[in-house]
Amino acid sequence: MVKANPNSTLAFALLGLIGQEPRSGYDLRKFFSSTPMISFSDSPGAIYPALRRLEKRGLVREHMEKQQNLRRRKVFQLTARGRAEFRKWQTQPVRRSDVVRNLDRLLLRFAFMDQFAGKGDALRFLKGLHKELAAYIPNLRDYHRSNRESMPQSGALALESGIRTCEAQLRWTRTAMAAYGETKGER
Amino acid sequence: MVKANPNSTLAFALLGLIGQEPRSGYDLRKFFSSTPMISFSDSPGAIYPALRRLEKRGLVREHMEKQQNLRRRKVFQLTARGRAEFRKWQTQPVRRSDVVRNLDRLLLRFAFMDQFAGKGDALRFLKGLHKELAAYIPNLRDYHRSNRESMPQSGALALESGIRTCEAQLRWTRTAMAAYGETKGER
DNA sequence: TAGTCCATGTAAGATGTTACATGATTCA
DNA sequence: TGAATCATGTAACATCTTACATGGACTA
Repeated sequence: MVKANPNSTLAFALLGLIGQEPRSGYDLRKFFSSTPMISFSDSPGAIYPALRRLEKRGLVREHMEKQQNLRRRKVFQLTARGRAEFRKWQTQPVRRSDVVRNLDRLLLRFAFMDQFAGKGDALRFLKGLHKELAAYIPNLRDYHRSNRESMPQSGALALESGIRTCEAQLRWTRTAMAAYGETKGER
Repeated sequence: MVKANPNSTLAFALLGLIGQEPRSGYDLRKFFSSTPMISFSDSPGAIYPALRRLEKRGLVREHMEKQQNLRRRKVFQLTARGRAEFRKWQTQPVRRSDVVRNLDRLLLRFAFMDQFAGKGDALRFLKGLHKELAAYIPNLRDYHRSNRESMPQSGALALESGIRTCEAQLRWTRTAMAAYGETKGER
């Protein structure tokens, strides 16, 4: 039984962007370095090997683009399988552990929702995220209340920063649900 | 010329906690799994090797604690060098790239501020963070304004989530500065 | 005596970082 | 001709993940 490796966060970011339009490794590097997706590394040592792996797994297909003058580019596009795998990852239930440890990854899932899934999936996602955040925040508050006295001030403040971030996320999910409510139509 | 490897985020989290009181690998794992520092991995495969590396670098010292009954524990404590290295990392200037790519790491730096540095350092840190956040947010807003039309709705919403998170952080820095203002005394 | 918690570890493997390398084309 | 930008890559290295392994002590 061969167990397939799950794709990394970077791998999904690449798949999502390639799903918007065919892109080369260089395009992807530039995108990461010049947009709010700058939180991803634009290092060639991360991106080119990652693209190679995606190709080996059959999630993207590459073809040479020979332009006049400019140097040849390797342009990648999604395969049907790549699209399906992204969608599957994207539409899985929101787990508590993701909220606690990988909020960024969850937001990445959402960012490409319109592209691969539908309005129903987006709303399901937001509902799930809302539920998990709403359940987690009281835990953080309780911890804060019980331990504030025994924690250094900077520690308590850092915790408060985390709580506020979660609360901001929670408020955002409501805005986002409202925004989807105004849009009509599945897809 | 030997170039020392910088410590990982996990390594600094371990140093910070060991700096509060001597702790074993098991203590640290439990701390990660049962407090808001749950965003760190409590995997033994990450923690025990990391502790070993810290010891090799002379940042912690281990000694066996033989209790009656219970199994022997290896308890780690900070060395002077470990303390100095943490402090140096903690008090370095807040860089834009940290704000953009490693906000969590910055908060970790702050969380242990009282322990290793002083009130002056904490305030300097908060000022630096405030400055960088205040400079970065307009960039995000501009990008949002210019590209909203051409982005899928979910993409634009995800970006808005990021902007709001930054804004929440910015507000927090002001609260934190005020809190330190009320405390008196360096250290 | 079986399960749970205490406690520490290793092995294999994937991924990412940093630094280095190379070559084409455009433009001053 | 030299610098900048386009464009793709590799090599060495460190770190982390997942899974496995082990064994003592307590308790139902």
